[in-house]
Amino acid sequence: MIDRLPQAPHGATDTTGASVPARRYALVRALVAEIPAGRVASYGQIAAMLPGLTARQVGYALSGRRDPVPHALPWHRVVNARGAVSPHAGAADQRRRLEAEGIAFDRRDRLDWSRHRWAGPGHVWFIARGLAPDR
DNA sequence: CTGAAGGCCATCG
DNA sequence: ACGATGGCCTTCA
Repeated sequence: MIDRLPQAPHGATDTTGASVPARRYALVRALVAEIPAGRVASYGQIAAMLPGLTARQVGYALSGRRDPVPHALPWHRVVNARGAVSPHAGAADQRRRLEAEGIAFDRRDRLDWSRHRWAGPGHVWFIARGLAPDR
């Protein structure tokens, strides 16, 4: 069955009316920071919640960064659309962390979206960030 | 299943 | 300060 992306503030713009320019990576991190332990989101899901972002960019946003405080950001709670940990330098660590949070992977290395998918923050989060759900 | 395209910007020297 | 560099996806054929 596979998941559906949560309905996001589709087509959101910031409160000034302009489409959100280049604070995007920061927004990605801020959003990812909201994911609670035991829940996961896909790159595409995160992207769908922010205006003008693509899944790949979300991956970019979570990569180039050098963590002053390692793992201060729960980046490990973002996986690919298949529900699997994408191959990258910290993949093994990522999977280990997810399993430590009670997330299991099947034989095809995929987790169960129906059990762990994060629904996203409430719209208040977006408002607080200067983002407005479509209207 | 394989492959190819799309096309950003924070970080670092 | 500035240019080069790197890098965790998704969808469609």
